[in-house]
Amino acid sequence: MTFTKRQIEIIDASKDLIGEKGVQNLTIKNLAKKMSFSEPALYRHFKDKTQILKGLLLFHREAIKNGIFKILDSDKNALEKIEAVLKFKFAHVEKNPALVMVIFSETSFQYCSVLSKVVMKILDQRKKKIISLIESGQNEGSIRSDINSQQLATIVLGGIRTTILSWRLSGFESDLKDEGKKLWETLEILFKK
Amino acid sequence: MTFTKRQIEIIDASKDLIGEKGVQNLTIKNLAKKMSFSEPALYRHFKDKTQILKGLLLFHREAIKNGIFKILDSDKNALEKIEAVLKFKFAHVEKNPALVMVIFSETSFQYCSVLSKVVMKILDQRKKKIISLIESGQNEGSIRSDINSQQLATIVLGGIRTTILSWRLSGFESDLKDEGKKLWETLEILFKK
DNA sequence: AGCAAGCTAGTTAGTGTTTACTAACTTTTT
DNA sequence: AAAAAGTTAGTAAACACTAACTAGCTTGCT
Repeated sequence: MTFTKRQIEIIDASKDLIGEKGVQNLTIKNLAKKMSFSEPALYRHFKDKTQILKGLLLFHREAIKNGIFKILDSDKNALEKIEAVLKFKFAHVEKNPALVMVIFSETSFQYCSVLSKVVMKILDQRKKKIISLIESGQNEGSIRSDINSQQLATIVLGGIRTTILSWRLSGFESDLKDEGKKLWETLEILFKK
Repeated sequence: MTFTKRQIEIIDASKDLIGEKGVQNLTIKNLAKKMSFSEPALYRHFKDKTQILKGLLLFHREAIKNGIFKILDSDKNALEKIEAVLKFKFAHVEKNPALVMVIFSETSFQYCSVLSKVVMKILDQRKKKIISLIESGQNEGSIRSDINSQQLATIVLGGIRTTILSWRLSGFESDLKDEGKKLWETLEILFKK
């Protein structure tokens, strides 16, 4: 999927609107106002509102994918890779608070089949990546093997999610990177052999 | 806060509507249809829609509180209590899928100050309870003390949340109680001294 | 006991706002 | 000249909510 310059501008404006006041703040009217042109103009670039949200999800998945790919491709060991992934993740989220809103909205999207499919795919891929990382850690001996990789992945993902949620509910006031670091220190102790 | 019979009926119908198709399925129109009376009749029992949602949250918090209170009041040790809390939680959620939708909707509620306050309070109390449980476990020696209670609580809450989310995204098809049990087994290994 | 007053819980009919989206036309770019 | 990207004006549907009215029950007064 590839986007025009205008489409990316629209996706960006959508991200800002959601970041400001949540998903329900993303209306065609607000979006047009933010882009400083009329509402119908939006429909020259996206078929409908759902496609805009889909675009937002896909566009950022691409960005995150690239960041993570570099980490996975490096010559660190599995534990170090997990640490780097966490670090990257928290930094990215801190820079793009709106993304959290969107990802945390699985619930809102569940009954829009187009969007729920996209969100589910993102969550699923993320989980698979973590699981395979953990497994290679178990193979190379840096991660304990007495707990299966699926369960350890649940712990990692849960830790990330809860940490981000706390940050959001605190009104983005706590230092997310710092909380992320603490989380990693905990996971490191728990996961090491 | 106390509710009349009719109010409880309305809260129950709201729960069902949300359970069927998410929070955005809770409209005055749908609610009136489900109750088989007219829309304005609802306003005889609740000032506005927000109060209905608030009622839903408070009503069930009370139910959960009572269940957990019994567990905390028993003479089990801390680890056993945590296990019991997890078991209770997963069973309750399995019986009331709609509740998950509501609790998972922090995002949707964030910009409605009445509801966001209620949700935050619920999440906060839950976290505090887990923390104090973990601390007493650390004091009595059944839980490792090399990681602080706050971090361990993050792991517990994250694990619960991720497990429930997976269950929801699977379309409620996986066996939640079973997944909950697996989670507990993992936590037990990780937490024991 | 009889009865008017008032309350509770419902009704019908309707309002004003917001929503996503469209038809038809114009301007700008290529 | 034609396509791309914008405009104005408007629609239909959904939304939460209100005004005004009423059936039926309870209460207090004589």
